[in-house]
Amino acid sequence: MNPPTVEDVARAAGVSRQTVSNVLNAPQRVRPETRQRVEAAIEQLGYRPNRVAQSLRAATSRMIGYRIEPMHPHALGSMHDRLLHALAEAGRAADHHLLLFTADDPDDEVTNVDALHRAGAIDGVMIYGIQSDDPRPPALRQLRIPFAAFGRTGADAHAWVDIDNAAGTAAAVEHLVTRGHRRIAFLGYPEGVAVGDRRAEGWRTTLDKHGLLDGSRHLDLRGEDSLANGARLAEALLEHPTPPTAVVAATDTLAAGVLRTVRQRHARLAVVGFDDTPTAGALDLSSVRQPIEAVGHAMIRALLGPAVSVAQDEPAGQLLAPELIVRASSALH
Amino acid sequence: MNPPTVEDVARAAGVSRQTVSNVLNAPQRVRPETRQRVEAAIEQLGYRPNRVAQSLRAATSRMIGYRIEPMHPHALGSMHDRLLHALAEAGRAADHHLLLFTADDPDDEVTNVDALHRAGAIDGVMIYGIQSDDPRPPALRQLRIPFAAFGRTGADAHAWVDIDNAAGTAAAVEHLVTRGHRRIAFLGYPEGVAVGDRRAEGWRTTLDKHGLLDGSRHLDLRGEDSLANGARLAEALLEHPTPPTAVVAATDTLAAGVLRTVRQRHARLAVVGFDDTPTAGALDLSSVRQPIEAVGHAMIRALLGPAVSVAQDEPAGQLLAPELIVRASSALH
DNA sequence: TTGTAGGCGTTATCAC
DNA sequence: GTGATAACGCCTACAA
Repeated sequence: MNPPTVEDVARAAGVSRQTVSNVLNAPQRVRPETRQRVEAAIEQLGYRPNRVAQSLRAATSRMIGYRIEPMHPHALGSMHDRLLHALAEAGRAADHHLLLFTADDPDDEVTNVDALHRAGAIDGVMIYGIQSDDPRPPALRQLRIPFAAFGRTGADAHAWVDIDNAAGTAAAVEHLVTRGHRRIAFLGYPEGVAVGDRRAEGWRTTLDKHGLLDGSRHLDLRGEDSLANGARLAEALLEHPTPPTAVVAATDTLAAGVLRTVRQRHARLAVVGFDDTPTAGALDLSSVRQPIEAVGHAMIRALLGPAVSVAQDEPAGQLLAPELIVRASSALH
Repeated sequence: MNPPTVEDVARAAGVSRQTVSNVLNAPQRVRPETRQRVEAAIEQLGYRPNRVAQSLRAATSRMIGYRIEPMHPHALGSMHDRLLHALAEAGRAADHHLLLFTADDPDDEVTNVDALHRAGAIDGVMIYGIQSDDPRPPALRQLRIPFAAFGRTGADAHAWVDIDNAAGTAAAVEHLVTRGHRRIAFLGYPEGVAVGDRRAEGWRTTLDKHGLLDGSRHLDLRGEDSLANGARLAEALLEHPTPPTAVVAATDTLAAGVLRTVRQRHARLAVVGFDDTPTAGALDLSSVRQPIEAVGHAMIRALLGPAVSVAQDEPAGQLLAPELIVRASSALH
């Protein structure tokens, strides 16, 4: 009735526990015929090594913590779905699983991770949504808890994986320039948000490269990441004496707001969003897509690969290229 | 350097391991002054019971499996985000965590759950997206693996939680009838999908109740759950000799397709979707919202509450009421 | 090549 | 009230 143990297998195969263990962990040390007998017994009994016992013995849980956040009310879709699946899939190959936990804020997150880690429930943790002065990297570092981050601050004293945000908006601008646009606006987060700043930077440098920055410098608007705000900012843009003919938005949420205004006013304004959320497809919105599956694999590698990386002081960073998905919102103008 | 154990605490407090254990698990059996001494030592050393050891000892992992599926390409947003957070939050209160795993299909899911369960990594599993002849409930039942399902088949020989899908579309129809609509169409999944059938049923019975069914019976269209299909079906509806003035869609995806057609043709057609995905907000689409947080709590209760429920043959089901969110897509006509 | 012994950290049982 | 003993299932020396 209870799941079989090594003991049971050993008895069934007429050998000792250790031989069974050897068959599993050091097959070459066991005579072929004995091995086959043991393997037959394993098969027949449906034996599976008990992970908990393995963990206790090895002082390793093969579990990775991941904080699941409540969905942001304004968001059009988070990365959770895709990132979680990518991480789970990548972890599977390394025989690791994700353990989900919740937290009230970044400090609470560290507290919970620490508790989980000290309890032996997780070997390390994945963090994301890194802010400029994020308390988590230094705290985890000091607690000597292995972690990998999706995103970076700039002072990257830890393992991180990020997408090249600047390259994303740069691709958007290139695309719009190719289609003949000369005045291209940018809608983004308030300054100081690392991700937002990088996306703004890609827009700025690319315009500059084409000698279009002077004509667009006044078209750089920032604000809260909500649909309503995107709509409002779009109105402001359209009422400008020299309105833009295209907009690069830092998020699909802002871009969706722009589209709403465009449709209400029957205005002509090309729009490119960022994140390629499901909504982008529904709105026929061009958007910059993040290679989340690759991010997941890179994060697992970053966390599990160098087993001693915690002690080392060499940070391992990896930058992945996003991809522009062109749809009607930027192709019909 | 290593995390402290009971042994360390005992030494620090000048008692034996068992006394420490007693302080934690049976405080009343320990003299107050001894207890305080032990508690002080625990505090000072920052001791946390090792979960892995507890699991081994108790033959219980306090882990619940959850299959994370890749996002459906057509979907506008899955329930993963909200459901996962709800489950994690509810599980937290019961000192349980979620363990994520992947699988290729339902059969593979059962295989993986079985492996995880036999390995002692999970105590039970949450399943969702139940189909009419879903292989998972009977298989899990036979394997004696505790589980709770989000959704039901009709033959509910297991613990389930579901939202009242029929009540959702019924509310949508009531709303539209109140606003004066007489010909109300339904767009849904192909027949045979349990969820789709219930949503269709709510539409039908409510129309019937208002004596409107005869005028709308021909307005019942089914097909693949994609935006493109929603748009196509909407065109078919609009070209009908007696076109509907309103549509109830079984999903936001289909509803988004309808909206696309409506906007392209500048048609007048009220639309209500289902699921209240983030996209619904972006499109100003009225939609039926599922109380996912409540679902999460109910599922945890269903799984953890009756510790012996596996053996019992009395199924425990719970039906939760959805809520209609009214937006411009149905309010302006 | 195979078997024996001990311990990972916890807790329940049973003496004292 | 407190402490010794044993056991959960596994693995890694070590011995035979």
